[in-house]
Amino acid sequence: MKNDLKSSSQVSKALSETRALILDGVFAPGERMSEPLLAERLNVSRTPLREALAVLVQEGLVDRLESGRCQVSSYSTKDIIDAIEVRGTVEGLAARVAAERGVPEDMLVECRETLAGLDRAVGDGAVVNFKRYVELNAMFHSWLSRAAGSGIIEREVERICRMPLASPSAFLDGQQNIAAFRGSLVTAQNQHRAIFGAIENREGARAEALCREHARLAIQNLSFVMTDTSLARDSIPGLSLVKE
Amino acid sequence: MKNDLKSSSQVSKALSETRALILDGVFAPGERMSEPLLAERLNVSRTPLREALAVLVQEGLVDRLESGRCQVSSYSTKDIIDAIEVRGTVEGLAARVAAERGVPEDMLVECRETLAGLDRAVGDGAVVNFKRYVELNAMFHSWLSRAAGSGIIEREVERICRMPLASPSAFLDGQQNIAAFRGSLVTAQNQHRAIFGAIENREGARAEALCREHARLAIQNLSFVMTDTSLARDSIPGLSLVKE
DNA sequence: TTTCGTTGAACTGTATACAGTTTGTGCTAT
DNA sequence: ATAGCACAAACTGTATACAGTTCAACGAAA
Repeated sequence: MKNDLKSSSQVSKALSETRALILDGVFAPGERMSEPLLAERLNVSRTPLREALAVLVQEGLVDRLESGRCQVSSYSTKDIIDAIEVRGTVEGLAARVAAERGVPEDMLVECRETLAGLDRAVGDGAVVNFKRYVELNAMFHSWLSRAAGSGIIEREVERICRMPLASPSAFLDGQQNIAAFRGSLVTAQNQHRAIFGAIENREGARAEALCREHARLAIQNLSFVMTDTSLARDSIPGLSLVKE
Repeated sequence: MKNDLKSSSQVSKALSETRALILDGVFAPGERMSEPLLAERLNVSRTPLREALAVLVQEGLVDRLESGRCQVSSYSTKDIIDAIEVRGTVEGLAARVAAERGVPEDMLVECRETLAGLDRAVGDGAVVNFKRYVELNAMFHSWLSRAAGSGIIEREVERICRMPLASPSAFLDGQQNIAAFRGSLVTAQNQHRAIFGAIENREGARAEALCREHARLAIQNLSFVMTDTSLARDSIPGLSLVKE
């Protein structure tokens, strides 16, 4: 993300640590947050903490009450579905524009390498190098956001990905033991290749449609996670924010 | 906007006044902003001003340099085109979802009234009630963002509309004397009716396509404004941020 | 004349103090 | 027992002070 503050500052410390507390479910949705208490907990004064909280409000992890107090946000499953749908739509725009305007050769090369790596990580679907897959998947989606050659589009993709559970990596971590998940990786990687092929061949409408369908795979995974109670739900960051 | 702070606070004062200074071109793009100087100018202390500046950074009106200083953002014409394209895309998503999920009868009634008012404001295209048109146009687009029944989609539409010149009203104010503009209002209002009809008839794909095309009318107006040098350019808020 | 280094002014990041407001608790009156 | 009130603790919004950093202007050396 481009707008990062210096990572050494108290603001970024307060930001990342508070974000982690929320995403890991240490703070429950709806819980009020006291600035003095949280500041003391993080060894930070109120000034940078307040700045961090303002960012978290923008990100949608924190709600601001009329009184000025902050409380941890709460989302419905439908909210998450909508957020993923938005992501698919904006990624689709990125893909279409990339196809229509064309992508420089060196960027195409870069993506081909990522795709080859993803192929190796997926294998035949039985054995999967999960950690590597997660890493390369993030690289592919980052490439996609840049492929349109538009700083504005890139920024909007990145922004929506910061919504809890909307990012392309949201359901990957900690799910390596579920057979259904491993299977979905094969499908996902086929879609990656198809999206790239469409962009390469300047097929804008196809690239866009594929991106949307690709995002719907994430919606499927969400439904799976929400219905299967046997899952270690706290292994997925942000899932604790979902009520209903 | 939902996340407004109490409008009596120093933060919102600093926010709206600084935003106005930038949009009205008092500060030129690229100009550095000194917190102490600006704070004194606005009769506000640095604390609320810094909070306001952080919001403006999020909105994209202000850039933060490595050193921490703030400078007024600068956009290319292409950036604005992309931002409008993003708006059209997300509004298109809203329209499609509204069509697919259906819209409650009372919301349909509400929109029919807005459309009837727009008809009256446009007339036959020769004489136009501009002020009323601007008002009702904003109402139509606000309705559209809510029609999907999704708080997430609504929020994303509103967010992108805050980008300078990306909002549906950006090119309306102060252009009542240009004949070409008056003509485009007839087209725009036809599109409004078509979008509503598609949503009413549950034609999702059509509603989406129409929204995108509707946004492209704004892109046309942007090109017009950028090429026609005889225009009073400072009558359009935010246009001063566009370089190239 | 140009480049580099130095120095001081100005700025940002942070902590903290204080005023006004909200909030929760316990007590009183019904 | 319940509703309402009053009070005290806690919290937010804001101003301000201070330390460390950046920046710009000026002067010296090449």
